[in-house]
Order: sequence, then C-alpha cells, then structure tokens
Amino acid sequence: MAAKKENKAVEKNASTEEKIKDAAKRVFTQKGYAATRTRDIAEESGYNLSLINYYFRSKEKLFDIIMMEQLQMFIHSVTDLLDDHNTTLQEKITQIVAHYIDMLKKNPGVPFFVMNEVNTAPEKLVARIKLQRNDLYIVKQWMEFVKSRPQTALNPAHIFLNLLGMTVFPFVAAPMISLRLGLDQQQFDALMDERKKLIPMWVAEMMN
Amino acid sequence: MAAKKENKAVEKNASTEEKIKDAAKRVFTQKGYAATRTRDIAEESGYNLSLINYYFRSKEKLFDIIMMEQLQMFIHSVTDLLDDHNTTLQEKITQIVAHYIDMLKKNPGVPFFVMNEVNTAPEKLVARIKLQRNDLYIVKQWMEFVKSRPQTALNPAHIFLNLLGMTVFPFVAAPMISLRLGLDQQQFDALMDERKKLIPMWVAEMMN
DNA sequence: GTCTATACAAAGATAGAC
DNA sequence: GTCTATCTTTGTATAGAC
Repeated sequence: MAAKKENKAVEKNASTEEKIKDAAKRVFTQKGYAATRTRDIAEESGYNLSLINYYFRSKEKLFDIIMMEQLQMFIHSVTDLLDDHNTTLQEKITQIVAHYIDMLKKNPGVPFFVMNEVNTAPEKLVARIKLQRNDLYIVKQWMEFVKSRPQTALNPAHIFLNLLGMTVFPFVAAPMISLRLGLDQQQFDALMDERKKLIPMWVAEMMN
Repeated sequence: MAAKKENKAVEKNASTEEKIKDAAKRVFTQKGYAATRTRDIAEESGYNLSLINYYFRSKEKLFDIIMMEQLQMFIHSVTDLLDDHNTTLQEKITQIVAHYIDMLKKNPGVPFFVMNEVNTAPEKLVARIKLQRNDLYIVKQWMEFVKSRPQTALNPAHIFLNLLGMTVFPFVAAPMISLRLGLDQQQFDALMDERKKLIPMWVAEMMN
C-alpha cells in the first residue's frame, strides 16, 4: 500500500495528494513561494494543515516538486520538435518560438517561478536539466550551421541568448511592461502573438 | 535629534544605519528576501538584532528601501544620456546598452531583485517609476522616428521589448545560462562585453 | 545610540490520538 | 488518512542598562 504511492502519482481519480498538489500549484504561482503559507494551501485544498507535511515533508519539498514538473513540461513538450529530422533549423526555431509563446500565455507565472529557483538553488535545476537527451537532431543541425560559417566571428551563444531573451523576457517582466506600456491582458497577448512571426525573422537575420 | 534621522540619510561617514543597509544589501541580493533572516543581517552588519528594528521598523521596509535605491540608481544613471540633445537615437541606444551591461556586470543580482518586487507588489514600483521625468529628449526623438515610418506595421513596443530582453535577460538567467553553456564568471562577462556592440547593431537592423 | 534580555505572534514541522 | 495539539523558528516589539 505504501509502495504504491511511489508509482505513477495518479492511479485513477484525483487522490488527496494530487488535490493538495493542485491547490499548491495555484497558490504558489499566484502568490510566490515566500508569500504562500502552508495554511493557505491547506485551505485551498480543503484538507488539514498536517496533511501537507504528511505527503510532502515540507513546504520547500512541495514547491520543488511542482517547480520541477512545470520545468519538465516546458522542456519535454518541445523534444519532438527539436528531434524532427524533417524540418530545417529555421523551421524549428519558428516552431519553438510559437510553441513557447503559446505555453507562456497559458502559464505566465512559470518563468518567474523557475527563475526564483534558479537564483536560490541553481544546482537542483542543473542536475535535473542534465537528464535531458543530448542527441537531439537539432544539436547536429546547429553544429553544422556553426561549421558552415567559420568566417563569422559571432559566438553562437548570442543567438541562443537572444532567442530566449526575446521570447521569455516579456513574460518575466510582464507586470512591469504592461503597466509601463499601458496594456491590458488581451493587448499583451496580442503583442506576444505578433512576436511569433517576428522573432524567428529577427533571429534569421542575426544568423546571416 | 529624532528629526535629524529624516534628513539626507548619511550625514558624514558611514553611520550605523548605513552599515546595516550595506549588510542587508549583501545578504538580500545573495539569498533573496525570503531566505534572509533579520538575524543574518544583524550578524553580517556586526550589530545587534534590535538595531534593525530601531532604524527600519521591519524587514520588509528595509528591503523596500534597498530595492528602491537600486532601482533609482539604474533609472537615474541614464537620465543624462537619454536627455542629451547632441546624440542621435542610435547613439543613445548604443550608450544605454553599454551603460547597463556595465552596471549589470557590477550588480548582477539587481534584475532579479527588481523582478521579485515586480511580481509581488507591482504598484509600489509603478508609483515610483511614474516619478520619472517624461520630457526627456529621447522621447521626442523616438516619436519622430515612429512618425517617420508610417508604412512600417511594426509596433514600436517590440523594439523596446527586444532591447530590454537582449540586454537584461542574460543576467536574470545567468546562473542557468552559465551552467548550461559551461561558462565561468570571466567568460560570461566577456560574452556580455561583446554584446555591447552587437545589441545596438541588431536593434538598428530591426528599426530599418 | 547601542546593547542585552525578553516577550509575543505567525508560520513551518512533528507527535500522537482516532 | 485525517485531525488536534504542541514544538520550534523567525519576525517584530519593548524594557532597561550603559
């Protein structure tokens, strides 16, 4: 009975453990780690405070589990795109940007959520990310691209940083940006949708 | 006597208040708001725990003061550049990027520090930012640029987002980036120095 | 102004009854 | 599994010596 808990998390319908996790996810992403009290999670889940500790040992452990799942989702969901043998590097970039912007629109709190962890306990994350496959087809394509342009002094890391920065940063800074530019939710999302086409275009120019 | 404290903060040499603030800045930027205990700050400053409450009333107040000072420094330090009547828009962009990258190299923890506040209490920040001058010369130059290109459908907000994203994001994600790309401190800084020339170039291309 | 000592409340963690 | 009661840590506050 006790061993079963170690299995695939959810067996059939939502267990207590799962309900607490869902509640925690809502509260954490909305209020952040520090501002969230375990009592908030207990209330949101409808269960007693002690149950949180019973299932997850500590507030931090619970947070880590949720964080890692979110991160895993973000990484895992693009693996197929990255490993596609039938698309060019440019096509992959276009698809990744569109995919991430769509995900970020649905989960705008996640990047900050992740960055929070990155800045307090980077080791944990790196250990997790290292588990990622390293033989994706895009890696081969990228290496070929780099090799094909030996005359270019540009460190390819810049392309990586720009792609990530232009895509993710607006969401990290969203509250500030929105207020500064005077945008509401819909206008912000529309602006991000525009970027799905623009960013790959800009990146392509940089790669020339 | 009591009224004097409300004055210009530092009268002559580093006061106890200033020393506590410096210690708090170190601890906060290193461990983050939540992970920092007021007792850590007391220890780091070499002063007694009670002094923190005596001078700053609460941990949050102390944090806010430091945060706002950092932000003020970042905003204020570019005002002269932005208001220069003798440089073009392009030249200003080049100068801003170089200036910020230099500041960020010295204060790599600040962006996250700011983002933390942005995500928990945006109102405070906006109220503070609104105090900024709105008649800087760059605003006029920017409006003229936008007007001069009516045929371009591109929302100028994209330029703003890209400039900020490409400049600031690498520092926000630095711990992750460094580990992922396998860079040490010096290599990371060197990469950022390269970007001082590259980012204005890329932005110029986007504006064409 | 600075320090010691202490009190109190909020919040995370744990023990034990059922 | 779930709950009640309790312990511990930490932020906050105050009194009082020097």
